[in-house]
Amino acid sequence: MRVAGILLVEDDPSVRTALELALTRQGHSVTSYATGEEALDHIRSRRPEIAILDVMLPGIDGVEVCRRIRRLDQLPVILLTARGDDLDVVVGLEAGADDYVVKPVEPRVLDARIRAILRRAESASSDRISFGDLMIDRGALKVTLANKEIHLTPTELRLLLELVRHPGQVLNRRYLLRVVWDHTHVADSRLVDACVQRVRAKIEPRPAEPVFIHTVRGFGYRFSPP
Amino acid sequence: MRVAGILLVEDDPSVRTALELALTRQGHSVTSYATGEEALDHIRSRRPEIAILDVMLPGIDGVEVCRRIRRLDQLPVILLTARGDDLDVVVGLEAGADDYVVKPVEPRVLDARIRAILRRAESASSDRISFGDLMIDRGALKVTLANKEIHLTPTELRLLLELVRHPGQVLNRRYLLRVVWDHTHVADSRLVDACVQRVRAKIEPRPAEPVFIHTVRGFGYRFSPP
DNA sequence: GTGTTCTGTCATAAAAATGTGACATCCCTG
DNA sequence: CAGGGATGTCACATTTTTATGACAGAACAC
Repeated sequence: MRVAGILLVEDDPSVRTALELALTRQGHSVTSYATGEEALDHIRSRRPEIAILDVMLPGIDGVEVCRRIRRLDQLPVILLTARGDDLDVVVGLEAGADDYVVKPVEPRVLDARIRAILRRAESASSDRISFGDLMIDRGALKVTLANKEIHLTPTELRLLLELVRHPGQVLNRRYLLRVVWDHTHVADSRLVDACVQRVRAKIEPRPAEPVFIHTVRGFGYRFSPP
Repeated sequence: MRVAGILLVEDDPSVRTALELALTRQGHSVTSYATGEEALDHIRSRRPEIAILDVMLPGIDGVEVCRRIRRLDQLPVILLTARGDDLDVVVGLEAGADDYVVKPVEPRVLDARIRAILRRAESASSDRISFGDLMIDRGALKVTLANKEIHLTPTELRLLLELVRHPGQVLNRRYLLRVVWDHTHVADSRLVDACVQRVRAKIEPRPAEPVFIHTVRGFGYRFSPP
């Protein structure tokens, strides 16, 4: 279970490897770099969800990397500091860091911080709702599956949103036709079915055995997360 | 974790209690009143960060409360309306409301709106904002791309600012027409499209494959930085 | 007033979404 | 297991939506 795409910047190879291993074990997907320059170079293409930066780095230091990330993006940042480093917390906060962690850090603690920040970042953004791998952002009108954006057409999206608005409820075809389409449509057609199939083809890992949109024979369809 | 001090005005006790509970759960601190008079009496001493007003209130209605709040303060206001008409929306916007929510409302949606508005209020206090190469100076009303100044006409600038005020959110044409232009009645027009094209021509490196202003077919446009 | 910039509208082109129906397949019932 | 109704699948013509560029009137500055 992938939890988050993490960008890790740490120059000490042993610490880097250890953190990478620990975070991977927790289910995250980690990309790591030894220097801030490399990280900044790749940040756009990797699109991580959170960055963990050591403060003491050769070249550009962690605080500066944080500042530059913030200039690009709303990406959450955790700064790592060695115990005893005379870190100016204020400077870090001004640079836009979301949290501080003092090394050596227990993996489970770091993981908890990561999850807390992601949760905060998620709920702070628009109204999103997730069901396992499937995330639906009602403000951005975006649907992602395992962090990959899925393109849904307007009708498909309206249908999915309608189903999702009533999780666990069976919605019949007549209702869906009325709400998702206009009442101008004939009651009997394969229209709803066809649209459900199209949505399934896009969001179901195995459309033949759907885990999100279930057929309820004789009645309609039900959205219920796995 | 306290997120925001909320002033809630809602006359229906059951709705009031429910919202109060939900918002408290989301981490907000809520003070609620049944009438606009009470709320206005206490607004100075309580110093809330945002007000949520039901439109239908005995005595002074929500829109009027909003208007009076605005006379005192920059306090952000969300109006709650029963599922209903557009007429209210126009009047409410004129009264200075920041957002509308139609009852019944899902707590997570309301929470997201609250956070969005607070964030907006916060980011509005800073004059400059950058998205990658694109920098927008709201104080000087200047836009630069890779440090080169871009000339935008007044309408183009208002459109861009409106999109930028809601980063990541899809804004539909009707809304944009209402806010950027004054068209409250014109339902169908390609005006927004044309203006979007003009802005794209100026700020997008390759207007045919925009990285800032994205078309969301069937819904509207979304500003999301690269 | 004159020239310039800005705006809204339109025609047309291009792209995308949608509805339809024929047929396949599934699943319940007897 | 056979029959029949319900649902799944698919191709494709049609419709809808958006992009684009030209243009004319409006607004504006000088």
